[in-house]
Amino acid sequence: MDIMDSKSLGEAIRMARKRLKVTQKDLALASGTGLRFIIELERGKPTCHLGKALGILQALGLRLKVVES
Amino acid sequence: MDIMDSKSLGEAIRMARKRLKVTQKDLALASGTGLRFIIELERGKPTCHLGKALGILQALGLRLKVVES
DNA sequence: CGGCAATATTCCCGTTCGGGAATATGGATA
DNA sequence: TATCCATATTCCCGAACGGGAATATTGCCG
Repeated sequence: MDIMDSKSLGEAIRMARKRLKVTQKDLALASGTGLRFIIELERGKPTCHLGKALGILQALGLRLKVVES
Repeated sequence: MDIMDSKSLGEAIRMARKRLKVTQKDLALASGTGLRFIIELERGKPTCHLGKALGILQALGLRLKVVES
């Protein structure tokens, strides 16, 4: 899936989470963040902290690749 | 290039910028951010805002893909 | 439809992001 | 060595992030 903005990243994260049948609460616990951050990240809030977002991807067993547009 | 954390994303961004022979100042102007943000992003500051970082990637003609780890 | 689980919103609050300017530092070149 | 350009650091300050709790809303299933 292509990530062009925070909305699409949030969607990808939500999809992955649901695929793994994990609740937002569990994901927060597993990744050492708060529930509030997960909710906002999944809804595409552009001011979420980059490092935290990348940490969530790791917790979901995902990573990002940079490609030319 | 794989992105696992903010450091590797910063590196990727710096590499792309240099490949395009663009200064940090020019990139800031081109993407509507401040110089300070570019410097911090390239140095891997994990608390940079996600949306701004994704905007810089766009300005560099890049995008991200989500892949399984 | 009622009940329950999941998600979203709101609140309080301490910490800090980032714009932009000024200045310090580093690297390359003549 | 001096100069110049690029990057990094520091400063001020208003806006806001995010933890965690409480509460409201939504969706699903029996």
